[in-house]
Order: sequence, then C-alpha cells, then structure tokens
Amino acid sequence: MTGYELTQFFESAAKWVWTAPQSQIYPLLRQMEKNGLIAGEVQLRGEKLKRTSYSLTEEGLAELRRWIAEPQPEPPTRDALLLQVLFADLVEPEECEAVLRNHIAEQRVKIRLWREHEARLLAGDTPLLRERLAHRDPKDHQRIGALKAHVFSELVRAAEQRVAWAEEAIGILHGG
Amino acid sequence: MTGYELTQFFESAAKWVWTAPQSQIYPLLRQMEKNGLIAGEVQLRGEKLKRTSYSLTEEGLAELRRWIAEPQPEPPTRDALLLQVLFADLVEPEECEAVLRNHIAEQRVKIRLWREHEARLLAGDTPLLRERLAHRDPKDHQRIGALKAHVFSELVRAAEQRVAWAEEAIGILHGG
DNA sequence: TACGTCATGTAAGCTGTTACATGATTTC
DNA sequence: GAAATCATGTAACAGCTTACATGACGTA
Repeated sequence: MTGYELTQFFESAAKWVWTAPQSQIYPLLRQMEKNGLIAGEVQLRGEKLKRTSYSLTEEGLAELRRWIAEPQPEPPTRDALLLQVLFADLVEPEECEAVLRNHIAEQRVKIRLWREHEARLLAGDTPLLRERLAHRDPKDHQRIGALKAHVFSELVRAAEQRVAWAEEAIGILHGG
Repeated sequence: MTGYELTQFFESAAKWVWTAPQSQIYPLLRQMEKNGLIAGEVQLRGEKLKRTSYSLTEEGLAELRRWIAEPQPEPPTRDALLLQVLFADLVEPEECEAVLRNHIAEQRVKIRLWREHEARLLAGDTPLLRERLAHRDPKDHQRIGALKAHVFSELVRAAEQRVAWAEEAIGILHGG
C-alpha cells in the first residue's frame, strides 16, 4: 500500500481495531523501510506525481509473524465512563443518566457498522479479505473468513453488553 | 490525600478503572494547586519530614462535577489481541491458541480480584466508600454502594465475555 | 476554472512511560 | 544496624494529537 491508502484504511474499517493518525504514517513508513521491514517501489501517476507503494519484505513478514505469536502487554485501563459512574453520587441522577444515554446511543451506532462488516467478512466480500484468500488453499477460505468475522462479533457483543449495563445503571441511579 | 497516598491508591484498586504513574502525580498536584482546584496543607512527621496533604477546593469540586456530567470522548481503539486474531492465518493455529490461552488466564486472575472488590463495595466495606458515606444521608447508602459495585460488575462481565469469545476463537482456529 | 481527490509531508505540544535519585522514619 | 516503608522529586524519551502546508491530477 501507499501512505495515502494506509491513511484511508485507518480511517475506515481498520480504525475499529487499531488507529493511526495520518501524521504518523509517512515517518513510520520511512523508518520501517530503513529497518528493512518493508520495501518501497516508486510509481508514476501522470508526469510529475510520484507515489511510493510499500510491501512487506521477508524480514518484515517474519517480524509480523513473531508479533502475532507473542502475547502483547495489556494497556493500562483508563475508562472515563466507569469513572464517571463511580462518582455519580456527586451529581444529580438526571445528569448521570444523560451521560449514560449518550454512551448507549454511540454504542448502538457502532454496533450497526460492526454487524455490517461482520456479515461482509462472513460472505468473503471485502477487498482485503479477497486478496488474502487468493493466495490460500480454498479449503481454508471458510475458516479464515470465520475467524475475522469472529473478531467483529466480539466488538458487537462487548458493545451490547455495555449497553445492557448502562441501562441497568440508569435503573440503579433512580433507586431501582 | 498526599502524593504518596495517591500513588499507592493508583497501584491498588483504582488502577482497574484509571491509572497514573508515580512520576506524573507530584507535578500534577502542583499544577492543580496552581490552578486552584486543590489546596495543600503541609504536615510534619517527625522533625524534618514534611508531607503535603491535598484536598479539593470548592472550585475543584465544581470542576469535578462538571467533568462527571459531561460526555467524555471515546479514546481511539487499539486492541492488540483482536489484531493478532485478525492476522491469525499467518501463523500456526497452535501459536495463536497459545496467545489466546494466555489472555484467558490473565482475564481469570482479574475476574477474581474484581469479584472480591465488588463484594466489598456491596457490603460497604472499603475505606474510601465508608468515608464517602459518612457525609451522606443513610437512606442513600445502599444506592451509592450498589452503583459503585455495578461498575465492577461491568468489568467482571466484560472479562467473562472476553474469555468465552477467546474459547470460541480457539474452536474456529482448529476448523470448528 | 474551480473543486474534489490524490499524495506527501512538517511542526508544536501534550501525555505518558521508564528509570533514576534522595533522604527521613519506623520496625525488626 | 539493616531493611522496609514513607515521602518526594527529576530526566530522557517515546508516542500521539492537532494543525498546518504544499502541490498534482481528474472532472464537471
């Protein structure tokens, strides 16, 4: 991919699992190339406009595989909503309820998007998945698509759990 | 609290909802005092050792209330485990399974700790909760404790959901 | 020719992490 | 007298965010 394509990718489906701001991408690409993880190939669009398309080197693929197979440290927790509910007794119940309802609405929007993406993965219908499957034994296609879809099903279920929890919290707020 | 007490607090129960490294605490306390949110009172322990105990000013309490009642922006998602499973087809199923089992074990440890803390909150049995309740109408005690316990029940349920998901993922890995 | 998209960059500033550093007091 | 705990700091660095900046190409 080029830096531009990566930027768009991180602003679309990918941001649900990992995000990177545009300003990080170009410096990082250069750094990774310097470290031999990726190799850039300069292409021409028109007469003056150059674009550099990067692909993984063998070393980069090996490093990626190492990363995938290695347990990653869990990031420190910083959950603003839980903190707000912990201190809910300092404000009016209605104020806390408004915050929770806002959160519920946000989760519902995400749930809809994730469900759509999950369905597309199960149908083998996203461009990146199709490219990935092209190099793989057809008998593995179902399994690979199912695993990727399973990732999005976790996002959906976690958000649904959160919505249910927030609704219960509203009940407790009002002395339920 | 003093900076030392805050440090310990963030290294114990509080870190489950919010963490702050020790190196941040003393500079932040000075900054917050400068901004009028907290006021420090210097105490003497022995002859030479001074400790500064901070408490919220009225302005600080107002600012805290404002923060609690205001929807906080959701942080960008960066979930290493989901990313590892998304790319699981690049490694052997057993390698991915090991990562998932490691995650399951970590979650189970946390679940146990959170359950204990939840029970203590429901029984009104933590020092901070008792201090908080002391200034409140006894008829609210039950509700306040229940809300705080509900926060920890969300942590527990989210982790349990995650464990169940990881077990399903292992099944899919092996062609289930 | 104007607007949208393609494509790549830089700079300032904030937050957070890791690590190091120091000295007083209490306890065994 | 040694070790644990109390108590407070600092420095270097990594990572991320926000914002700004520039120019080429396609198309209506």
